[in-house]
Amino acid sequence: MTAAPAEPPPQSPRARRGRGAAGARRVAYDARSLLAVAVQEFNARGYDATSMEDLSRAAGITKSSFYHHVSGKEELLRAALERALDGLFGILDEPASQRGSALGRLQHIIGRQVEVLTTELPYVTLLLRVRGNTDIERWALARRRAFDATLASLVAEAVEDGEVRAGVEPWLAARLLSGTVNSIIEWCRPGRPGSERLPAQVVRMVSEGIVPPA
Amino acid sequence: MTAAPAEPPPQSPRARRGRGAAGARRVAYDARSLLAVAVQEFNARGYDATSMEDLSRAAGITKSSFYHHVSGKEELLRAALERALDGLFGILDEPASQRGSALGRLQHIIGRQVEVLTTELPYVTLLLRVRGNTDIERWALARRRAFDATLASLVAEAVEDGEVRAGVEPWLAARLLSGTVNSIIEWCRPGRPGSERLPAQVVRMVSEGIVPPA
DNA sequence: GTCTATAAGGAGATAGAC
DNA sequence: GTCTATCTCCTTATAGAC
Repeated sequence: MTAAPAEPPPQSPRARRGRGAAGARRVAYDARSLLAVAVQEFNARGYDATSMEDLSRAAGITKSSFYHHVSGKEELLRAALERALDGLFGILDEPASQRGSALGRLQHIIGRQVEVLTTELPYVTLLLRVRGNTDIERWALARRRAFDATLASLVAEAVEDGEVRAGVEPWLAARLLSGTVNSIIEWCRPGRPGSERLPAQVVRMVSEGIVPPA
Repeated sequence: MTAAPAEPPPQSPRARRGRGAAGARRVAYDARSLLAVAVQEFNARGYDATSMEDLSRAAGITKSSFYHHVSGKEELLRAALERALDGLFGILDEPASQRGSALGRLQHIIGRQVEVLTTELPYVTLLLRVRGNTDIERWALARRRAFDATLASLVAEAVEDGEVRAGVEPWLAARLLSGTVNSIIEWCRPGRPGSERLPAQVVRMVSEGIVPPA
């Protein structure tokens, strides 16, 4: 879309001769900062619709220069998906995800999932749009399914323990929970004031719904 | 993916000389049946990742023959998005969407939205994945936003009327509601037994949540 | 209506100068 | 590290025979 770099300087700013089309001054890129640029472009247009030319233009360098830093388009996708999945699975390793009642653990995970979605927004956004066209994408989809399966079994446990309203089908509830939480990426803007209250609000909404108790 | 036609005969079956790679017998295609084939392929791999060669192979004919029936890739997308949006906006014209309490109207629309998502699944799925890369896609996104805005104002009205639990922020609730309903496309399979109960289950889940009243 | 053949352009990726 | 130039393959789309 734009020719200006979309990312702040990754290292110490250093004057450069080259200029982007918008005249922006650029600094030394590394693989990590270019990944951030790439993921933003992938999310803006979709992975398949984004060319390496698009990425290099967004970084303010030529396609060849871009290839000097990264090995290819799919490697960028792999690194981004790995980062998103590491963030999500890290939640399951937390003590609060493993101790206490099933409902309590579920609520903790949901709240933390909202936080991770917020802090790792571009990477998780990319993950949630993967279609399974390549081995990398299928690997990411399989890991996502494993994460969702963990949540589903937790919901089932909460139902068995009678901590959940009667008539809730575990399978359906788990899918709607995941869907609700994941849908945040469609409108979430981390910088927005009050966003630190979002996890608690989401947990309360999925727990109590919107209708006042009779 | 497969060379066999993905759609039942659109008109009276008639023996043909040509065979697909799988040896399947084909019948007369028209623009509507080819649209169904195309949308299925678009959803399987993503619109941008699906080539006209992929589409024609899925229909069991060559690319040139495919072009004899449809004017181009983007025209297929336009027709599909139009069908999805017509289904959604049709809900708002129903009497039950315009009469009664704000909460009642909201619950009716949500239930009907689940139904439309189910009956028009492939078309709505495509709609919900549009990124805004072309004029057609931006038009579809704008119409989607208009639909969501209608729901949001209805939530706000329900909050003003005191029909909704205290502490619910209209803006957030509306987005989570839409996200929950739309997430159904990720796992919904219309033929599955018990799917006719889905609309009511979703309405109850977003209304009452999963935790039993204290 | 379907086919083979092909045009015209864009994609990912590389070579080699500076 | 960045550039220009280029390779090769794949894309959308069309021409014209049958």
